[in-house]
Amino acid sequence: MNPPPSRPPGKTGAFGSGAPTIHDVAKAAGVSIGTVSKALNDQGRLREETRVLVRETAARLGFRPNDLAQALHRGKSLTVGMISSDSFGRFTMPIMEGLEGYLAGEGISVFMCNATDDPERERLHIEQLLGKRVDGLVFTSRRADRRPTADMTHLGVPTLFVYAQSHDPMAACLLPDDQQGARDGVLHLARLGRKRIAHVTGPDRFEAVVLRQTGYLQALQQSGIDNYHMLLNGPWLETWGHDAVAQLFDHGGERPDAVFCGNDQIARGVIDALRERRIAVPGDVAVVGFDNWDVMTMATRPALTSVDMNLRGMGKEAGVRLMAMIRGETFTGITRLPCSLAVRQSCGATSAT
Amino acid sequence: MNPPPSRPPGKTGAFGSGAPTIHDVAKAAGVSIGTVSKALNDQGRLREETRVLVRETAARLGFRPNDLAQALHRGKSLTVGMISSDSFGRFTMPIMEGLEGYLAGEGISVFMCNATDDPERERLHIEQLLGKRVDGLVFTSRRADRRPTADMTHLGVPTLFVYAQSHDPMAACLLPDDQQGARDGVLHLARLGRKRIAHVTGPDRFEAVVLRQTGYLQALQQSGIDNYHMLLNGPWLETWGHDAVAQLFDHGGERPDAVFCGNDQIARGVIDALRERRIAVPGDVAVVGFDNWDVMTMATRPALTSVDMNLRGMGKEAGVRLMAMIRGETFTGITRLPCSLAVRQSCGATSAT
DNA sequence: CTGAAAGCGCTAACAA
DNA sequence: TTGTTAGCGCTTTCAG
Repeated sequence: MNPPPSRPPGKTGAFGSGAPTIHDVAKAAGVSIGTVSKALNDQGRLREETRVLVRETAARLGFRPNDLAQALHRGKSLTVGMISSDSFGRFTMPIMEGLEGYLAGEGISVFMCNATDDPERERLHIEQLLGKRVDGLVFTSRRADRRPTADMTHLGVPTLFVYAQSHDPMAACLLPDDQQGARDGVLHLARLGRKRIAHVTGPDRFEAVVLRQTGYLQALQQSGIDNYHMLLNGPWLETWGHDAVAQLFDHGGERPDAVFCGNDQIARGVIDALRERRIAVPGDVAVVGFDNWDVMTMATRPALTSVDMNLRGMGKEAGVRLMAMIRGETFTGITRLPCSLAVRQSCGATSAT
Repeated sequence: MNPPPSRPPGKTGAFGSGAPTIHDVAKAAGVSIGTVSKALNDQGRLREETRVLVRETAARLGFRPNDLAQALHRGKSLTVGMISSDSFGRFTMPIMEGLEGYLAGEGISVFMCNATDDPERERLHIEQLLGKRVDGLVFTSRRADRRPTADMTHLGVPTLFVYAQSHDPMAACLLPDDQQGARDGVLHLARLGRKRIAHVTGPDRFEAVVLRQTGYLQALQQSGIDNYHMLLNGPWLETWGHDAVAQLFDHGGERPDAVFCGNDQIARGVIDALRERRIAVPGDVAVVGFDNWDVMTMATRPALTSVDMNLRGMGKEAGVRLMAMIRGETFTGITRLPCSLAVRQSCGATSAT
């Protein structure tokens, strides 16, 4: 349609391909650059005629305003940076998706950087991003635990930690409400009539693990279950699910009728191990996971009920807040966003209670 | 260390936080801005004394050159865009990691955009990125199949398709060598003495599936196996692995002694189904997967041997080529990068043949 | 060896 | 209603 925007003969434009500038449009339309600017940005009073003429000319030349120049002038780059302290993991992704999706709608682009737990790389990235005059900065890590990195809260740009924490207690921080998520998962089991609910989870040096344990205990109490509780900590692995089942079911004693798991991988191990023992899920034992990771929840038989941290929503919320911060509002401290429960067959009640 | 770079009293700087400009440095050091520029960029002849003075002053003020201004001047933004036509999936991630990691070393930042199979969103993203004057563009999709989107090869900036294809046969394109990968996987099985190797894979509307099938057949031929071949197509799911095993093992007839799978999820289903039938892996049947996805390969028992597409390496190679293209070199057509084989227990030979 | 000034592309305030 | 111009922060000649 448009002819390849080849530069009008004369001086070679700065940018490689020679994109037409506002100057070119002005010349082609036979008006001044001020007029072009007004016509294109719907400002000032202009004869409709001129406005149309300019618009058409601009379209014909394939003119696209140079955001760099605009940014330089306005002092806003319409750009933010996101730095993942860990590789782009399974948790970072949906956050990124939510963030980017929201910001794209606001005309903001996102620089994505990966620091892989290397403070030096991280420093470099920050340096680069500040050089590019990003309007805001988002830090993410794999697990929602304290970041090892030194303080970076006074970078001069609005900064937000998402699924990550800062050393600075005043830093704005978005986290899932692990405690509430766990509580809801366990309450669901209790409401279905389960009386002996075990909790098989990760290492308790993770804050998330501690919070989920607290939620688990709260739910038991809240449900009037005071004669049974069982907490097992181990690695975040399927094999740990297997081992935990061995501990729970192979040694006589009172067996649980439900297992609430710290993540979906453990839950998968638990379900597989139960099947090997011909213990019916959810008939004999109900299972609930955490993360709602489709790869796992769809693969277990039966499909896995799981707590969802709504990471995409968290990413979007991060975008909303970052924009607010850029506009001058100020956020501080930790905000926890609610988890929800994705109910499937493994807990014995697909449709409500 | 550095005092928060508060603007020297006087006019308020453009960018929110009021980062010091080269002007501020010049004033503070009592020299001209030309001198500052030279001192900071090691250009022209300058008295060592002045150079040091300027440097110190700049450091003291926390001066960081404004890349936007620099970009405007040089006509290079030191920025590239990456657009994923699908959500940020498991395949996009390592590519992104490789690309970003390499480009960060070159001082280039990467805009990450997600178009989620929505052509309109994609158009918007391209528009935005071109407005930001990215020096290059990378397109990615989830599966290495033809993109539905209309031609976008004449955008005026170097464009590269990675793990994705363009309609334009001249477009530069980086893909894994599916055929070679499959061939190597099957050859490995043959070398271990397997004679009846089945291939359980995805739907054959995927080009990758067809290529892998071709590689499979090549390997059989190359190994002198001409009395057995078995091709099964189904969805990319674990459950399909289960079903395929039922087809292969529950109906009498000649049973395979190895299964080469189209991806790791299918492989996992196969291994689980075999175990349920008390068929030993790798004793009775060897299994090889495709993707080398750690979540799967580490979770199967025994651990899964799998073909690795080296996506991170592909991302890095994309970076290398994009840089070359930006410098004026030109690439066209499809380049296929070799796959490797990650050998584990499921094929019966961990340490070499 | 250092300073002054033009210009990258755009916007906004001011003139005409 | 339209044109002119002064910057935004930086690099790069060209004078001094």
